[in-house]
Amino acid sequence: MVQDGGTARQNILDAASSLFAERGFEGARVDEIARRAGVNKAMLYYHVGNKQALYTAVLKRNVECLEKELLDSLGSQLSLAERFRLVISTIGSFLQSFPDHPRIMLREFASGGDRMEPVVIEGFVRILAMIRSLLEEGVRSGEFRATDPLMTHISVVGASLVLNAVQPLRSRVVAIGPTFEVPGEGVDVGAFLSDFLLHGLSTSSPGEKP
Amino acid sequence: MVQDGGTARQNILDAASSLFAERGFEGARVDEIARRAGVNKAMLYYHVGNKQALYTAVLKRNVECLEKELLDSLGSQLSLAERFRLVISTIGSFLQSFPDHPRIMLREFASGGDRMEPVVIEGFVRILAMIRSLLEEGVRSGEFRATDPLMTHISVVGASLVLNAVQPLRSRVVAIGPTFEVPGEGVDVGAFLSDFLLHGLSTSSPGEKP
DNA sequence: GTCTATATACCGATAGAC
DNA sequence: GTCTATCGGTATATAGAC
Repeated sequence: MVQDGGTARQNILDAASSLFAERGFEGARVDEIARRAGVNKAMLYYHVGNKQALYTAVLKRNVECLEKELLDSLGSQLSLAERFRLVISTIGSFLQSFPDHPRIMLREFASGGDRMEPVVIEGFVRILAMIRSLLEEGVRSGEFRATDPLMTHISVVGASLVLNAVQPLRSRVVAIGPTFEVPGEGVDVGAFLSDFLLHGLSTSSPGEKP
Repeated sequence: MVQDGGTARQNILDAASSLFAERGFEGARVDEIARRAGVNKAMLYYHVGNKQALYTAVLKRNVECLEKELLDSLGSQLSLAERFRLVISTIGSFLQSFPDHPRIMLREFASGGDRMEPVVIEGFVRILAMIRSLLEEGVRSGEFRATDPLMTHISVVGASLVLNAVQPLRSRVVAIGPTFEVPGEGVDVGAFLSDFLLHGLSTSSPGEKP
């Protein structure tokens, strides 16, 4: 049950987001979404139309939220490396505060984006373009190696998504392979990734941080 | 319809693998798996028991196959960097020749491994352990930076999976964002990843390749 | 081992009273 | 806007003849 923090529609979107993340589109049950949102099933249909429209509304909200945060990060007057760091850690923070999103997106990656309607894909593409422009700027200025842009780009996005989405699976892995214990709960995904990727992209010798 | 290349059971596993990859566990229909395998639905149940057992059989087969290939790569008498390259490209080749596998695994990552039975998780953990041992060996010998092992490790696996799984989605992204066109079809994921990751992990200056 | 026909349950969606 | 009751379709799984 959602804490009833907002309007009925917001509660429905919140409940749907978590269930789509846990079980996927086909696995999520409309009855349970309604129950968890604290509303009647008929009310859910009254507010959102149908299951697919509900799914689209969830994705649209998430993508627009991330896009807005990224625009702020990109607009800052920092060096390229600092902006890259900021963008990656913005994505990291976003994925940590919206843990449903990476899980939903990973499923979309797996299914080929079957359930993503154009309005969602467009937002996703705009986010990809932001990262891409940073990569290209780095290559032009000589700060980044000229790696295959698409592959690099997918690696950046993919590693971010997986690092965040994989948290629930980790406990099951640790239970079987104790080698994979983790020191603390709150790992700073953004900080790790920006370091790791900047190092991997850099043309300069490692060890120097601006 | 499967080309009827093997036993009924093999055909069923092949058909199930592709449908689980396309639609996920909940989205895949037993009727369609049977149809695509060219067998009757009752025959499918006769051979594999039920849907969950079928899913486990598919994953078990895939994981054991990858594990076997990796053991060969690890056993070679090469330098650490060469072995790392070999392991990553072995994973890349495997994921390209079994394109269903990364898609299925990505969904498992998203769901927290709900459908993975112990026999599958154990194989998965053994594969993780192989990569981990390479990372640790590199840190001990001073060839690799001392990054957070778990995070690095997930980045390696995650980037591999996403790079391979994302192919079907790419065309939809390209359709909307023409910036993301790709030069050719057959990208060598293994070669790209091993280069990218070795560079990212290396303590030495870039530019030198053994 | 192979098939047809069917049991059983569940899910998405709606009708219609209030 | 909110609810109960329910429809129609479809899913997994099995019974039982051959």
